[in-house]
Amino acid sequence: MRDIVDIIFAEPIDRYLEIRYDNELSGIRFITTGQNFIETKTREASFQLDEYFRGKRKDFSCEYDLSKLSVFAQKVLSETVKIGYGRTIAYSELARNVGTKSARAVGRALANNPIPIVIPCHRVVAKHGTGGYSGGVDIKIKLLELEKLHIR
DNA sequence: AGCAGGTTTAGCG
DNA sequence: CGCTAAACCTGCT
Repeated sequence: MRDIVDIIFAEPIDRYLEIRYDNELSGIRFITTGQNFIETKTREASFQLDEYFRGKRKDFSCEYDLSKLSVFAQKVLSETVKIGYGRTIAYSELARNVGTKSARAVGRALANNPIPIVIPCHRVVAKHGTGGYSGGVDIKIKLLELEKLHIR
Protein backbone atom coordinates (compact mmCIF):
# COMPACT_ATOMS: atom_id res chain seq x y z
CA MET A 1 0.00 0.00 0.00
CA ARG A 2 1.24 3.44 -0.85
CA ASP A 3 0.41 6.98 0.08
CA ILE A 4 -2.42 6.71 2.50
CA VAL A 5 -3.55 10.05 3.88
CA ASP A 6 -5.41 10.49 7.15
CA ILE A 7 -6.90 13.69 8.48
CA ILE A 8 -7.49 14.51 12.12
CA PHE A 9 -8.60 17.66 13.85
CA ALA A 10 -6.27 18.87 16.59
CA GLU A 11 -8.39 20.91 18.90
CA PRO A 12 -5.70 22.52 21.08
CA ILE A 13 -4.11 24.18 18.08
CA ASP A 14 -7.31 24.55 16.10
CA ARG A 15 -5.86 22.94 13.00
CA TYR A 16 -6.42 19.91 10.91
CA LEU A 17 -3.48 17.60 10.48
CA GLU A 18 -2.67 15.71 7.35
CA ILE A 19 -0.93 12.46 8.19
CA ARG A 20 0.71 10.72 5.28
CA TYR A 21 1.79 7.11 5.11
CA ASP A 22 4.00 5.42 2.58
CA ASN A 23 4.12 1.98 4.14
CA GLU A 24 5.37 3.72 7.24
CA LEU A 25 4.52 7.13 8.60
CA SER A 26 6.17 9.52 6.17
CA GLY A 27 4.82 13.00 6.82
CA ILE A 28 2.68 15.24 8.99
CA ARG A 29 1.42 18.64 7.85
CA PHE A 30 -0.62 21.37 9.44
CA ILE A 31 -3.49 22.36 7.20
CA THR A 32 -3.88 26.10 7.12
CA THR A 33 -7.09 26.74 5.24
CA GLY A 34 -10.17 27.56 7.28
CA GLN A 35 -12.06 24.90 5.40
CA ASN A 36 -13.68 21.94 7.17
CA PHE A 37 -12.49 18.41 6.53
CA ILE A 38 -13.73 14.96 7.33
CA GLU A 39 -11.58 13.11 9.80
CA THR A 40 -10.21 9.79 8.59
CA LYS A 41 -8.24 7.69 11.01
CA THR A 42 -7.13 4.47 9.43
CA ARG A 43 -3.70 3.82 10.82
CA GLU A 44 -2.04 3.60 14.17
CA ALA A 45 -0.14 6.87 14.28
CA SER A 46 -3.32 8.79 13.54
CA PHE A 47 -5.01 7.34 16.61
CA GLN A 48 -1.95 8.04 18.69
CA LEU A 49 -1.89 11.64 17.54
CA ASP A 50 -5.53 11.99 18.39
CA GLU A 51 -4.80 10.76 21.90
CA TYR A 52 -1.86 13.11 22.14
CA PHE A 53 -4.04 16.11 21.45
CA ARG A 54 -6.43 15.01 24.15
CA GLY A 55 -3.53 14.91 26.58
CA LYS A 56 -3.85 11.15 26.89
CA ARG A 57 -0.61 10.15 25.26
CA LYS A 58 2.93 11.17 26.13
CA ASP A 59 4.96 9.15 23.69
CA PHE A 60 4.50 7.61 20.31
CA SER A 61 5.27 4.10 19.26
CA CYS A 62 5.30 4.07 15.51
CA GLU A 63 7.81 3.48 12.79
CA TYR A 64 8.70 6.25 10.40
CA ASP A 65 10.96 6.69 7.46
CA LEU A 66 13.71 9.29 7.45
CA SER A 67 15.86 7.67 4.81
CA LYS A 68 15.41 10.53 2.34
CA LEU A 69 17.06 12.98 4.71
CA SER A 70 20.74 13.77 5.03
CA VAL A 71 22.76 11.91 7.61
CA PHE A 72 23.10 15.06 9.63
CA ALA A 73 19.36 15.71 9.64
CA GLN A 74 18.67 12.13 10.64
CA LYS A 75 21.03 12.50 13.53
CA VAL A 76 19.42 15.72 14.68
CA LEU A 77 15.95 14.24 14.52
CA SER A 78 16.89 11.03 16.27
CA GLU A 79 18.30 13.10 19.12
CA THR A 80 15.13 15.17 19.16
CA VAL A 81 12.99 12.09 19.73
CA LYS A 82 14.78 11.54 23.03
CA ILE A 83 13.45 14.74 24.55
CA GLY A 84 10.81 13.80 27.08
CA TYR A 85 7.21 14.98 27.19
CA GLY A 86 6.87 18.46 28.57
CA ARG A 87 10.63 19.07 28.51
CA THR A 88 12.57 21.47 26.37
CA ILE A 89 16.20 21.86 25.38
CA ALA A 90 18.07 24.62 23.58
CA TYR A 91 19.22 24.43 19.99
CA SER A 92 22.77 24.76 21.24
CA GLU A 93 22.40 21.85 23.61
CA LEU A 94 20.94 19.66 20.91
CA ALA A 95 23.81 20.74 18.70
CA ARG A 96 26.24 19.48 21.29
CA ASN A 97 24.45 16.13 21.49
CA VAL A 98 24.71 15.79 17.75
CA GLY A 99 28.34 16.80 17.69
CA THR A 100 28.27 20.16 15.92
CA LYS A 101 28.88 23.64 17.21
CA SER A 102 26.28 25.28 15.04
CA ALA A 103 22.88 25.78 16.60
CA ARG A 104 21.76 27.31 13.36
CA ALA A 105 22.52 24.18 11.41
CA VAL A 106 20.40 22.29 13.92
CA GLY A 107 17.56 24.76 13.48
CA ARG A 108 17.81 24.25 9.77
CA ALA A 109 17.51 20.49 10.14
CA LEU A 110 14.53 20.87 12.43
CA ALA A 111 12.86 23.21 9.99
CA ASN A 112 12.84 20.29 7.56
CA ASN A 113 11.35 17.82 10.01
CA PRO A 114 8.83 15.89 7.91
CA ILE A 115 7.08 14.51 10.97
CA PRO A 116 6.47 17.23 13.54
CA ILE A 117 4.89 16.27 16.88
CA VAL A 118 5.86 12.61 16.59
CA ILE A 119 9.38 13.93 16.28
CA PRO A 120 8.92 16.67 18.88
CA CYS A 121 10.83 19.50 17.28
CA HIS A 122 8.63 21.95 19.20
CA ARG A 123 10.54 20.98 22.35
CA VAL A 124 13.68 22.56 20.99
CA VAL A 125 13.71 26.18 21.99
CA ALA A 126 16.02 29.15 21.86
CA LYS A 127 18.31 29.81 24.78
CA HIS A 128 16.51 33.01 25.63
CA GLY A 129 13.10 32.59 24.06
CA THR A 130 10.86 30.28 22.15
CA GLY A 131 12.69 30.09 18.87
CA GLY A 132 11.02 29.48 15.57
CA TYR A 133 8.69 26.83 14.21
CA SER A 134 7.88 25.81 10.66
CA GLY A 135 4.18 25.55 11.33
CA GLY A 136 4.15 28.96 13.00
CA VAL A 137 5.42 29.93 16.43
CA ASP A 138 1.88 30.15 17.81
CA ILE A 139 1.44 26.44 17.23
CA LYS A 140 4.73 25.71 18.93
CA ILE A 141 3.64 27.64 21.98
CA LYS A 142 0.30 25.88 22.15
CA LEU A 143 1.96 22.49 21.90
CA LEU A 144 4.25 23.35 24.78
CA GLU A 145 1.29 24.59 26.81
CA LEU A 146 -0.61 21.42 26.07
CA GLU A 147 2.27 19.34 27.37
CA LYS A 148 2.78 21.49 30.40
CA LEU A 149 -0.86 20.95 31.23
CA HIS A 150 -0.72 17.18 31.06
CA ILE A 151 2.80 16.56 32.28
CA ARG A 152 3.24 13.88 34.93
C1' DA B 1 30.98 29.05 -4.57
C1' DG B 2 27.46 31.89 -2.65
C1' DC B 3 23.85 32.49 0.66
C1' DA B 4 20.20 32.15 4.09
C1' DG B 5 18.60 29.94 8.13
C1' DG B 6 13.52 27.62 13.73
C1' DT B 7 20.84 30.50 16.87
C1' DT B 8 24.08 32.29 20.11
C1' DT B 9 27.23 35.15 22.27
C1' DA B 10 29.50 39.32 23.41
C1' DG B 11 29.69 44.17 23.39
C1' DC B 12 27.56 48.67 24.11
C1' DG B 13 24.01 51.88 25.42
C1' DC C 1 16.62 45.04 29.04
C1' DG C 2 17.18 46.12 23.92
C1' DC C 3 20.13 46.36 19.62
C1' DT C 4 23.93 45.09 16.55
C1' DA C 5 27.49 42.23 14.67
C1' DA C 6 29.84 38.19 13.87
C1' DA C 7 30.70 33.20 14.26
C1' DC C 8 28.47 29.13 13.64
C1' DC C 9 27.61 24.72 9.76
C1' DT C 10 24.42 22.64 6.62
C1' DG C 11 21.86 22.23 2.43
C1' DC C 12 19.93 24.63 -1.86
C1' DT C 13 20.99 27.01 -5.97
